[in-house]
Amino acid sequence: MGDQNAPLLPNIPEKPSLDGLEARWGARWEADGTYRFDRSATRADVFSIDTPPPTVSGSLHVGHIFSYTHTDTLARYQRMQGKAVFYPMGWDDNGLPTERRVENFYGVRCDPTVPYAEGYQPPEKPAKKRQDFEAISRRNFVELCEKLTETDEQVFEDLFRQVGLSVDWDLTYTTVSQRSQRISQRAFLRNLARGEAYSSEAPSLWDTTFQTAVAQAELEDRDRQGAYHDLAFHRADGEGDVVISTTRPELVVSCVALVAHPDDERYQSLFGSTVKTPVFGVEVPVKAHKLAEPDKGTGIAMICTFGDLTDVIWWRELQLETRAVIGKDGRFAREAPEWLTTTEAQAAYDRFAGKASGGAQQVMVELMRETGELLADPKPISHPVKFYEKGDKPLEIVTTRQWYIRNGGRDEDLRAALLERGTQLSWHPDYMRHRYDNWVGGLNGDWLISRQRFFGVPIPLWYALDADGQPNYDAPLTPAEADLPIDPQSHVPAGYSEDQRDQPGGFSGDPDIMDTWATSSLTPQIACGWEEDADLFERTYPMDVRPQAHEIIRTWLFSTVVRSHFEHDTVPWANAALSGWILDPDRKKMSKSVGNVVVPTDLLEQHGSDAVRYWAASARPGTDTAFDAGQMKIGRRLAIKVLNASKFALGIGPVAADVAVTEPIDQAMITELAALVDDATRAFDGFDYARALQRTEDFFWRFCDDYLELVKARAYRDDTAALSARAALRHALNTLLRLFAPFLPYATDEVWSWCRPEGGSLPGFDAPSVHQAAWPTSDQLLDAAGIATGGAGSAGGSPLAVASDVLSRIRKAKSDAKVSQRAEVATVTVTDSAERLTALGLAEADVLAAGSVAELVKVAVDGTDVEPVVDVVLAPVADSEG
RNA sequence: GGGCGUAUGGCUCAGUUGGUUAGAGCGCUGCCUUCACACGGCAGAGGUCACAGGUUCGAAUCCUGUUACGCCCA
Repeated sequence: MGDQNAPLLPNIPEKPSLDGLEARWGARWEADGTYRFDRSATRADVFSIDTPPPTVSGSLHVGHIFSYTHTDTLARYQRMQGKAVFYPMGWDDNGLPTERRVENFYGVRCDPTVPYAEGYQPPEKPAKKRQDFEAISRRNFVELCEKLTETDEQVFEDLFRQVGLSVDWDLTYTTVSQRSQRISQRAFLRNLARGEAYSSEAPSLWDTTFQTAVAQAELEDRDRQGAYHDLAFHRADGEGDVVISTTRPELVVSCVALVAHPDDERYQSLFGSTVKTPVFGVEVPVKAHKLAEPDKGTGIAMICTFGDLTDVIWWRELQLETRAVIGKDGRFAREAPEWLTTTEAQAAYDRFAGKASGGAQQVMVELMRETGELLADPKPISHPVKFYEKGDKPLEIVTTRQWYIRNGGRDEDLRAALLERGTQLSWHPDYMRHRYDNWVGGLNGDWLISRQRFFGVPIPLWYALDADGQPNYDAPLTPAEADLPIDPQSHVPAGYSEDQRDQPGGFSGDPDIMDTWATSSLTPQIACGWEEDADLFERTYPMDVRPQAHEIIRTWLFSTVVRSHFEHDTVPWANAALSGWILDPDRKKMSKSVGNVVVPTDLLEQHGSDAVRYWAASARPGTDTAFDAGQMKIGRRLAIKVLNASKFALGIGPVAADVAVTEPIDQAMITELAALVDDATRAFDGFDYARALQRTEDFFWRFCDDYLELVKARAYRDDTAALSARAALRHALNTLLRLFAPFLPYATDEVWSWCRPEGGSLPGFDAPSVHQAAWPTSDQLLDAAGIATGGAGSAGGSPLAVASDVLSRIRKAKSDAKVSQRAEVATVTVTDSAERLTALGLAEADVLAAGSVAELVKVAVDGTDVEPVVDVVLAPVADSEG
């Protein structure tokens, strides 16, 4: 083919393979800066992604690959659309999960009273039991946290690179870095200055294991065995007993009232009177409140401070006394409380003083059996109990001072404003917006952000101490923003000196840290450089999309909206893209405790990254998906097919850039492809990567099975018809590679590189990488192929469709006859409408060649509702074996 | 109890605003070692689209109700 001015393609391997593509192209993309963010782009030309920072202290699982691949396909699409994609990765190394991992990994625990040890080395062999862990200082503990997260982060980065995420690794951030701490503290101080953050001493849900308060968003109901105990309270007027049923008889000592529904006939006469508690004989009032449930137990309940959240409501609304006895360690106070005035009551209390609630309950039951005030054997029930989602013991309610950020839970105007923010977001899929609405609508308190833990962002405040050493919580001492980040335990507020720390007339640092969500709710501000890099912030914020899992709409998504609402008076992003979960093949949620977790690195090794990506990208947005290795095999087959079909299409022979696609069947293929481009583009614009993939794949298989087979023989020839086929093949290949690039980044870039030999490139392959090529458009495709827009579609069916149909029937005839597909056919008789026969005629030579057919007979029939009939007569076989 | 979602051949799922005989892959069966591909190709069997009503010339698709499963919340 000496007349063709196209380069030879020496890089096409004899036997194309997926093996090793990840390492080769991963290194190449890194070296070439293929995914580097172009900071010179203006906001309109930027697509910015608020990537979820994974908790690096957790283990890798397939869910990581799954949802991050979804985002990556969107990023690659937007990049090909010409956007400067701002795609940072973050690591969430902040907070309790890291603490737990460090404790277990090294066998240590943090004790703030222990002094710092220079050059501390953790135990060689970590202790197995928590109580045997070595106690170390806060500073040593934080150092171990930083050390371990660093290695954990490397493991995650390696995985994400292997998956082929097109993140710009130069933009990586961590949530506990000095910069993140500065941003987090700055945002908090601004909330404080505007009155959006406040501290309050109030009953709070408390986890006794972790010794910290927890927020509403971290609660979890779990069914636990319990028992109803029927207890006798005694009317103060001596007119008999009042029976209540309770699952927590040990709280009788904390009882401050009884309560029944105001309409409950049975207790009308009791309202306003008093009763005496069993065992302790403490006199408490009987109250009416609509939250009392007449159907539950005896319809009258005891109010304790505090057994559950309803007790808190009653306590507040009925203005009851506080008689708290359970401490932060979950144990009953060692000293008998002062409201037990009789020696009998104090003696009874001493029998369970210092016990946890389980033990105390046993003692209380014994006590009441002795006095006869337990009226029946306890009746076992199963009931929901509130737990911290990471905890193992039921939550207690303890009165403590805590910091809150307003979130609409106690303010209807703010709630309405935040609901309005939800409507300003585009949700993908759209129905996910209900979860946001439900959660915001159901909030019953502000957001508790302080945590009594060690590793995290400190609350950046001090409190002045009065002459008695009592802190003034109403006017906290704040640092200057320029001094952030600060640690109030080591830094000193302006106007004080270190020797005044914790001294009367001096100051005291807030001992708490902020909840992880209080920092990760600021990922847009952290990633975009709020108040750190005004130029970057200008170009990237508000961001284009927040991708995340649907179960943290209530936490991460919502809290991010709250912060952005306060700080910037806007939603933090235009779109929220929700991914589903990975389920195991039995459709159960994968979890480590069940032992059904699949290690992602093994998967990538076994199937190849493109194959695993294919599986992930096949799942529709928001849909939970069963883990399916079979789907990965299909993906692998597809990627290999891309390599092989490309090798074939490119190997047939060269064709000049300006050769038009002239043969009707070639034009029909290009026209169909142009429609696919439009379809895939629409799908991607709607964040529906799965549809784009499915449509592209569907076209590609038909392209290989039918079109390639049909034009094969002609394309090998050396005439204008051959050039039409070659031009069509090159356009199709070029377009299909770009359509597949977001899904199969390795295979497609491998093929793309074949088209760019030393010293030149095939027409249409100018971009150095397919990932820097422009997303195709139907107009450009048709124009490049020399096809008039809208002109190639004919009402009678396209030549490609009719020819494919006939070819398929020829195959079936051969298959039925159990002969090779290469077997010769004497005659094919097609009986069909004149219109379709005309279309077939335009592809007749290709059909004859592809089917090894000697003669094609066309029989036209009249009418519009014609059923095509294809008769195939095989040629006699010379060397008959039966 | 409230909200949301799902229900299509043995399995995993498509089905774009309702339109003629409901599609794909896996698995299964048969054939083909055809010069891009055996990590392959071709073909075949297999479904009353959860159930009951309704709207419509026409419903997997729209409406109502029921059932089952899942998730979120109370």
